[in-house]
Amino acid sequence: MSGRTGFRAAVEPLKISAVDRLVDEIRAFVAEQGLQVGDALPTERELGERFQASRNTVREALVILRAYGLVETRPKAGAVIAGDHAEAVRRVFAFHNGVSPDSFRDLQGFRRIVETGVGEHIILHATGADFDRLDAVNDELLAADGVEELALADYRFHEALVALGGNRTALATYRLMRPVIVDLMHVGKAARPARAETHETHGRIAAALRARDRIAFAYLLSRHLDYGLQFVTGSGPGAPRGDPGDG
Amino acid sequence: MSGRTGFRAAVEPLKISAVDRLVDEIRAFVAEQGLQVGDALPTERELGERFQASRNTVREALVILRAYGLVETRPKAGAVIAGDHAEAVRRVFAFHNGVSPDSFRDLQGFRRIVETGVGEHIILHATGADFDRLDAVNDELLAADGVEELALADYRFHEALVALGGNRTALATYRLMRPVIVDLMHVGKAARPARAETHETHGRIAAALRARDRIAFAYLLSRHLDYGLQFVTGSGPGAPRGDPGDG
DNA sequence: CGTCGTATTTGTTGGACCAGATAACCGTAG
DNA sequence: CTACGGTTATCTGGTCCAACAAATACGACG
Repeated sequence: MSGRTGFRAAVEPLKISAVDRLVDEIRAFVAEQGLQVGDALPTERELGERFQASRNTVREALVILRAYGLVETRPKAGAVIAGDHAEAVRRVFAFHNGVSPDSFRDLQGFRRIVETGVGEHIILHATGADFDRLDAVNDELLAADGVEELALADYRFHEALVALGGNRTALATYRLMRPVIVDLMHVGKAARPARAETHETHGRIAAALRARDRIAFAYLLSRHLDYGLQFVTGSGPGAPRGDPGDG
Repeated sequence: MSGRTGFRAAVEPLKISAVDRLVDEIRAFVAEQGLQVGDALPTERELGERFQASRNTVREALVILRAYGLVETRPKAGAVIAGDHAEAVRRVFAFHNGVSPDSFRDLQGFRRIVETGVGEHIILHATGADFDRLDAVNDELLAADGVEELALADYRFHEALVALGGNRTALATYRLMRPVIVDLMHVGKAARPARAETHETHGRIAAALRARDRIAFAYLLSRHLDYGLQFVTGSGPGAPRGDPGDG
């Protein structure tokens, strides 16, 4: 592992900073020592001595490692290997919470792709217990109070749907987008709570899956996802920061 | 914007470190000053003076900001606001490059979901010029030399396919997984180059799209994605580091 | 077994120096 | 006088050092 270590653009000449070097070395150290989740790293001074770097440099490297979710640090306890890497990715993703209005349609389109895609798997493989659980998650929506909780409950149903799909990558991706999805739902819910309505639509979607009716499922899901469009279309011009498709 | 700032788990008591405080303050500063991509931040010393923090603390905060892709720093040039947030997410994603063998099927399943999903859009909306470009990308595969280039060219065809889908989120997600996808392709190519074979299969997939034949497209794509399975199945026991589904 | 000190470790600060780049300055040629 | 090339001053990030504060793990001790 750790074949590609160069994070800097390939064009940049060999100008590896001491911090970046330390990041790689500490990573290699963790790997070759076979450190598992929960194991502790050497102290900062010790790392500095081992890799011939100042404690400040070690600290900056540890800051990066922490930002990347490899380690967690607590005073005195030191740095320990952390699990839950997805959380780090999600944090970075959530960090840029710019939900431009025009991206709503885009995101919903992606959700349609993923959810209809996993729907195929659900129709083929899900059991009755799975559907019961899906209904149970949906029912939690009725107990949700306030816009925030409502949006979260709404999201949870869809996440449960994706989870039933049995594809970890799809689920991870969906979770990755949670902040953005919830944010968008937040807008919709604020405009029109519609708790009972959402609950019923979810129920019909689940019922279509239970009936193995993929046509109805796709239709209901699409309509459900498009529903919120009325609250955002025409709300404003394009996004101010359209990312210029990177190279 | 910047409503939710708490990245730390909600359970953790209010124990904000000076560095984290600085991260938030600098972010707020960028927002309220309306700094755009390319604009420069104040110098480290100036930031330290403005926010009452040591330069070392400022540096640690800037390291985090850099890890999160908000800024880029170059010696002397200082820190400038960076675009291309997706790059930061991708970096973090690539950082944990644990490509466990058993995840191959999972990833391919996700790719199938995304690529068949965008295929629907392509069939409905793509023009002849779009298909020509897709073929052109595919032809680049013939010029690829070596396993590395081959894997990359293979990836590029699929990325071009997703790009034709017209969904930025799907494309961004696909790019996010590029390192993992290319890594897996790398394994496959090393076992069996099959350049001409891959090129022909891609060509048939593109032809199916051009003919608006969604059945053929789905079939060819599925078979293409499943193709590499023979090289990894039974190659070894489960992944050494299966992430324990985060909460 | 519980309590308390103490030593160790991280968190934070201030300062120092270096390498590199930019800007200001100056002398000279036209 | 102006334009240009070279030199110097200065500024900035990168790295390091020393020190103190705060938190806590660990062992001594009652």
